[in-house]
Amino acid sequence: MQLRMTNQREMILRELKKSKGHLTADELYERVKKYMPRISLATVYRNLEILSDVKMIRKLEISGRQKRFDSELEDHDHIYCVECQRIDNLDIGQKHVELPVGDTHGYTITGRRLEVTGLCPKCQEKIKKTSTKKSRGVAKMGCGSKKCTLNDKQKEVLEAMNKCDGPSASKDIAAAVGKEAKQISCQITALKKKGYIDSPVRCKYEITSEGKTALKA
Amino acid sequence: MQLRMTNQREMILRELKKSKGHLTADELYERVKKYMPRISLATVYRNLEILSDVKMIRKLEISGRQKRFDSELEDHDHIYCVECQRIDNLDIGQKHVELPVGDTHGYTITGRRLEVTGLCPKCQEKIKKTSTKKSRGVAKMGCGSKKCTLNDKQKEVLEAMNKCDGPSASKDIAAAVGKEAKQISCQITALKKKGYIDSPVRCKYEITSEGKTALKA
DNA sequence: CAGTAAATAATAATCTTTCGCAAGTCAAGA
DNA sequence: TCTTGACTTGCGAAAGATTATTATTTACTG
Repeated sequence: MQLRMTNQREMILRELKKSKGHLTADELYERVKKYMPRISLATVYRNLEILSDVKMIRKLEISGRQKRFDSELEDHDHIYCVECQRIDNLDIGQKHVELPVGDTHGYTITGRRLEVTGLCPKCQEKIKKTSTKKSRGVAKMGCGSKKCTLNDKQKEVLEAMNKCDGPSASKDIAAAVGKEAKQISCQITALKKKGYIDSPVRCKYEITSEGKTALKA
Repeated sequence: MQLRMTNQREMILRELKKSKGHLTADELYERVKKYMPRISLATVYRNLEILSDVKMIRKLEISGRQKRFDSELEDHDHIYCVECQRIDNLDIGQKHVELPVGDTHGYTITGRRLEVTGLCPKCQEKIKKTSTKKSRGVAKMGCGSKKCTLNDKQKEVLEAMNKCDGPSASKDIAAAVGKEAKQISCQITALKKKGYIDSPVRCKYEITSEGKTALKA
């Protein structure tokens, strides 16, 4: 087998280099398509695979559903944002990580990879703006059933429901707010407990008059 | 929102604990199915998601196509075998990794994860036996298309195909061999290149006469 | 410059994960 | 006890990501 430098392959390599790394196959596909509208996604995948086999690029197997590829071959680690999935390089060298010696379960070590997770500057900003507090701790104790303060998310949901005229399904509300349905349904539950919304039909919700007055306040 | 401990959920949790971690959703599904034949794969996925949301289990976002889940919550890292994908725990504590301070690109760090790759003891053995040289360096110089040595996996696949009378799909072969379809299809491709099997119909494969003679040898 | 192996486009297939929905289950209230 | 609403489940189907197939084109070799 021998490699050929086809136009497609060259373009893929060029775009990956240009972007300074960390693209997924289909991001790359979109970029390359601007220059070669007829290129196929499979070609991008195939070439990324081949190029990383021959070590002209590197496959990053970091978290997330899609594989990402990096044009930089030198050893470096990554930091990535838990909010927006942005990925940046990290330049701590091998020297900062002491590999274990005794407790490797008999493995022969061939490499290591350090992933640091965090919040990127932009997402820190975003959260500062929206901040009251994070509503992530979902389960186990009731969500403060009597406290009638609305948090930002709840207010947002309630506003969306106010605009709807009839009873609407939680997924429609989620769509209107532009958030994940899972998160919304939790808010819906909370709002219902507070009496701001009502469920005239199973799985359909409607804002109550209390809800409307609460919104004005 | 409040969680209920249903039988299914309990069973999933129990099996995950029993296995000492690192199972994929469908491995877990297979195990749970022994006790609850009617459980659905979606239920397994749903519960793994929920349980990790409430931090009763941990989602490992390590490399590989499938997500894996861990019943151990304590912070620990992993070592995994590049050959057989087996995963073991690694007990170097946080203390051995110095996090970078100055060059975090403005990120607020929330966590870190170290993955060590290597060869597990079993695979070291295997390679010692099969050793002529690794056939991984695919490109640039010919891949010796004429070298007709079969590795163990290929032999196994070929034998399974020999037992089938008609053309069979790769997933059927995988089932016969009792391995992951993904790994098998790779072997099938290799066998096809060597001329030991043939694909008379799209996605169906059949052993050739060359394949049969190679098996006897 | 022709012959050939490698690469491509297009599409189908595959694998993994998630979603939608109807039906089931359970706890709390009427 | 009966009802209700929230939480779950099973099932089937959809979605998302990647890979395989196959006829055709293309880059390199001789």
